Amino acid sequence: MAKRGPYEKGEAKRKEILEAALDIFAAEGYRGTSLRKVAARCNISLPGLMHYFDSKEDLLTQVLRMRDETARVRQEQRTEPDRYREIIREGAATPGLVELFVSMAAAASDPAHPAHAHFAERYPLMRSQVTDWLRRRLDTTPMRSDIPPERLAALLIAVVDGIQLQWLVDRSVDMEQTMDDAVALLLPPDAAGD
Amino acid sequence: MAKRGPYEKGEAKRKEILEAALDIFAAEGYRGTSLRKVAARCNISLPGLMHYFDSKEDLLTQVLRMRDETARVRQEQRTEPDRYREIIREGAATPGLVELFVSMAAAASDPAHPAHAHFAERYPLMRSQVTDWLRRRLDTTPMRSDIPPERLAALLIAVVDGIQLQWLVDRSVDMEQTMDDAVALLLPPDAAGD
DNA sequence: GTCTATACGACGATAGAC
DNA sequence: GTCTATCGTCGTATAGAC
Repeated sequence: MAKRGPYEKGEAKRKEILEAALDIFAAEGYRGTSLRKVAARCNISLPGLMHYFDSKEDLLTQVLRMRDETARVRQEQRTEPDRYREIIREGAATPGLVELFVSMAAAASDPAHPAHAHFAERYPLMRSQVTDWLRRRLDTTPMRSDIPPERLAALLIAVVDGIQLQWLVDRSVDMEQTMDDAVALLLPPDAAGD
Repeated sequence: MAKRGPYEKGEAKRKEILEAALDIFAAEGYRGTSLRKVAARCNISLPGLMHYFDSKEDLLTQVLRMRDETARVRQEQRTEPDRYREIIREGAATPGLVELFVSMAAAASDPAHPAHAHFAERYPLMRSQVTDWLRRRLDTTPMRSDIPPERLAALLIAVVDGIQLQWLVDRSVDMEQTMDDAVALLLPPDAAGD
């Protein structure tokens, strides 16, 4: 087909840059990581890197997108009940990426920011996924309140993001415990926490 | 006494800088606001500004500190029940400052960051305040779960921060509604939401 | 298409004169 | 206490080799 020869190498380099950027941001955080450092890691010049990405924020956006995608794929082949625990556990292992996520989300509040579209799509999508999960639970287990699933979904996602922010600056908080508490509040007193 | 003459003017200028910085960050957000712009607003040069603050992050830390202090004072002279609503409502009025708060919290995860100490003190303090509030409620109104107040406090603070982050990037979420839902989950079904 | 070299403007920060 | 001058680094833009 068409995509042969020269394209192959380019795509490989592009992937290499994305993974190097992920590594460096995970290790050294959002601040203090320059494009020149990422380029050097890939044995390439800065403009060489810019050939693949329009801007620094474009690179960061695509790093987050890749991250989301691999996380999503891994989630799909997992048993239902404790999805959120996995998210939390991964976050706890990579504080640099949690910081990257939070920093980008804040910066993306500007509609002109390259990552704005990404987050603007991400949250409604996440809310609808969590809503579906809650609805399915609702069929078997009665909920403890009459708050509609849509609103509970926004609430649960807020807990995940909020406890991560709290944990970033104060590692003594127990993210997993907090999420378990949040889920327990939704269920009847006798329901086992799964 | 000692604090006279030269000191007086310095303190006034210092205050002026802090308030100008608050204004500009509130209006133009964390990104795209330079110290030169703040200095210009105060009819001063950049090094003139740097005489009062060690670094940009030092300035931002003190802006947040001042913000926290004025908010704290205003909260104290307010009737008990709906404190959190006021916090949310203020946030909704000043997205630039919410963005500043979130960005700083993320950056302050680095122990070497000037704002690290501020946040590291702030969260335990907030948790103990919310814990006290929950304990006082517990005396009159029975709670809906047996989760200890300390853990519920961390959870509630996570909801506040998390829903603000979600709102930053997707203004369609209703922060006040979410907080009301969170509080409602703690109370028995018949308790009116105050 | 892939990449290097070079340069630009703006940033935060510092040194030293007044 | 405030300035001018300057530094090193950042993200970005362009010209052009292969």
